[in-house]
Amino acid sequence: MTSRKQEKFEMILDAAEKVIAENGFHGSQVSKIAKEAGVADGTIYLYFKNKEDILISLFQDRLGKLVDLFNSSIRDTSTADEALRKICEIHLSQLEQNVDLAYVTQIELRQSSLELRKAIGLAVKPYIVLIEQVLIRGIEEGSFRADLDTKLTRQLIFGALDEVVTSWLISGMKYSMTEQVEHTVDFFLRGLK
Amino acid sequence: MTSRKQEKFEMILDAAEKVIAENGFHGSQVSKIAKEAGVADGTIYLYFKNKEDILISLFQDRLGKLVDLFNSSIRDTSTADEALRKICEIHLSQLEQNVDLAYVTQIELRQSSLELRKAIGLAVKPYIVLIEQVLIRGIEEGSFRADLDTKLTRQLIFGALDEVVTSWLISGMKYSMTEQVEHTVDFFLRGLK
Amino acid sequence: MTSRKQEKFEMILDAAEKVIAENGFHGSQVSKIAKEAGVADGTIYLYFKNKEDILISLFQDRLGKLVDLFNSSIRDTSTADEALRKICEIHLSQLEQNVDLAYVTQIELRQSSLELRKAIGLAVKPYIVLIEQVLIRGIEEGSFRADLDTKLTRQLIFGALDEVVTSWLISGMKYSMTEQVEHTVDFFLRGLK
Amino acid sequence: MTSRKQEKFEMILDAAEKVIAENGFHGSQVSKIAKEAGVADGTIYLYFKNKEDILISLFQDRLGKLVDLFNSSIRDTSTADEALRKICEIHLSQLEQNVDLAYVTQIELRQSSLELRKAIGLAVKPYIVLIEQVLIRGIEEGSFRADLDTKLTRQLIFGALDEVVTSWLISGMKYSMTEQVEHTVDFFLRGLK
DNA sequence: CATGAATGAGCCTTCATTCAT
DNA sequence: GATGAATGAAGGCTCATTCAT
Repeated sequence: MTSRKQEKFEMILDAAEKVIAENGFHGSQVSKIAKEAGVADGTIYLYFKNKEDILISLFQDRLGKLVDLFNSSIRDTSTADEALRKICEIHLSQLEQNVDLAYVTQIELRQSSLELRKAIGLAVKPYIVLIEQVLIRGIEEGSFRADLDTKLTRQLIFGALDEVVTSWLISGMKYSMTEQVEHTVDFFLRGLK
Repeated sequence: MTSRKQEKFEMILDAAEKVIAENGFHGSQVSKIAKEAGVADGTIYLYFKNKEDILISLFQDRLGKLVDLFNSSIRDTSTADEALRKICEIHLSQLEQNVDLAYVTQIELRQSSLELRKAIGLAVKPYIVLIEQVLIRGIEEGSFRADLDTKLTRQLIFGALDEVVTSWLISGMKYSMTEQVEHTVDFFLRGLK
Repeated sequence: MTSRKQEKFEMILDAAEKVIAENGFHGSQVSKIAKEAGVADGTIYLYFKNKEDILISLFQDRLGKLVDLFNSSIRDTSTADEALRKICEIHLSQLEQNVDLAYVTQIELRQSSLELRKAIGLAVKPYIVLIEQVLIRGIEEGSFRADLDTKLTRQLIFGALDEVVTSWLISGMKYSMTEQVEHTVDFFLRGLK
Repeated sequence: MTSRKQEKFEMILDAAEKVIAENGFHGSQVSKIAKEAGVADGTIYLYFKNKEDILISLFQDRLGKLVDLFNSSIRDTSTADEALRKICEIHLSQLEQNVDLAYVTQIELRQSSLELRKAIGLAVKPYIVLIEQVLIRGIEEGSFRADLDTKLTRQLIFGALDEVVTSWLISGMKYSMTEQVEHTVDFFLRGLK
């Protein structure tokens, strides 16, 4: 019963992702998402409060899964250096492998109301915190500088990675982001030491 | 005649900046901008092709002035290190001193159509290139690593700075960005060496 | 079996009255009535043809009980004057004592479709006829003028009483309608003589 | 210029009256009113705040004209009796001659939200007050009883007249209301003496 | 050059009713 | 008999742009 509800919930999210990727944020009407999901317009509102709620849920769901992936990957690392490398690797490779997701999160969802952007900000926070935890771990390990401003630095790292993905998309995905992991990690680690 | 045209052109841009800062992107109708500028709605269309053209022009004008400021400031520097420091200083201090401008460029103008965002991307390009030129200069001076991927690194630096400003705005401008210049430059320079 | 059906039928009517009094006509969805009655949405349709049928039934049921009350009260009167006084007394006191009912019949149910209003008109008819019977009785008793247009006068009396209740509700029930019975009856009786 | 605005304002009100009379309250979409008035949908909103505002304005305009008519007619009367007779005459004859208006005010506009009904109540108030002024004049002239409750009696008279018109409409306008003036006035005057 | 009244396309959401379980 | 998830039609309002004056 609950699994059936969950199932339809995800069907609608999948449909929303596809529709937004194909039609852009402003071209994605609720009716289009409903059609893609194979349900009636009204059904959408049994699972989501309103259109904005679909978008927020989409972002939370996708980002939540990524953060889970980050967490489990980092657990197996023996040094903060390795953990940071994992973060960069996953961040860039995951979005490279999910172009629809990358397009929706980097380009389309940002064209939204302030309200929605705040909700998205909340969903991103756990990831930013995760980065900071790695920084703290590095300091404790004695591997990173003790005088780092961890709150500032987590922003520098997140912003840099975020821009790499956006630029890659806008350029038309003409190159491989995976190849950029090494240089990116290198830049960060030198900055941290 | 032309100077009169130029005058009204800038009046409209000033009005647009003020209206967007006060009402947000979605609350900024052409009629509101016209009223703020003291002209009729139709007059707007004697100076701009359409609404998008106002926004693009606004971004180009403001960013153009910033790039001029960057260029002249860098001209007087004796090392690439100093030039990069100047860039960070100006980037953060200028936007800290022009909250309206910061708000409009970092938050509001990003809620726009893909079309507009591409145009904004073009306007940002000269600034990104400027950063790259400093990187090249540093390599030539022997101050920065020769194996830097300058195209990647310029993105890392721009993205990091961009995120610092956005976070500062979203946090409610509770702290001073100027105080963050030192740590930020430090992080970059270590990454570059 | 039938009594069980009757029981649930009345539970739904009671729920409808309460929901309409609390939420107004336009705020009274079938689902809300079902919830208040403690049954599923679909169950409503086992007892009523459609939503309109609930409202008509509600009106008929409540008015029917009132008309019964009118009839039994009038039966015990010895003159037409006394009968008319009884009518006014019951009309105003009953609605004063049942604010929910008054609100629903005078304000909310009138915001309905023509279809529904016609059905309501039919339900009111017996009451109007009752008034006319008292008028005829008065003429036969020689107490009222013989030249009365009974069909017109029954409307004048009903309309006047109806307006008294509506005004009382709209004014916020700041005074007692019972205190107005005397003057009202007085006005009618003089008009009838 | 202002007269042109006034002209279009009235064109829209005329269109609204016609559309509502033909299609009923719930069948009167803004687009239908716009089409009937020969303007674009959006134009409606240059003259009215929203759909409700059209209806309120319609009621105010029509009732305002009626109240003007009442006032000027009463001015020429020499006794309160004559004034009351004028009120009944105009009330019934005007609505008999304007079936569309009668239908809209007595039937359709009452199927509206509480908000709208309150606004309508305000528009009716001046007319109710006018009736009361005649009552007071009658008392002062020594023609009506001094112990009349004028606030109650004005409601009785208004409610009675209102019901006469509604009944006439619902019955299918099968008889003449003008013929009922005499009996109606007679009933009222006896009640007042 | 400037005006501003007029245009009209476009979309989210509600809720009475149904029907498979 | 009872359930409640699913349906899908329907409409008020905004606002960028035009064009007659």
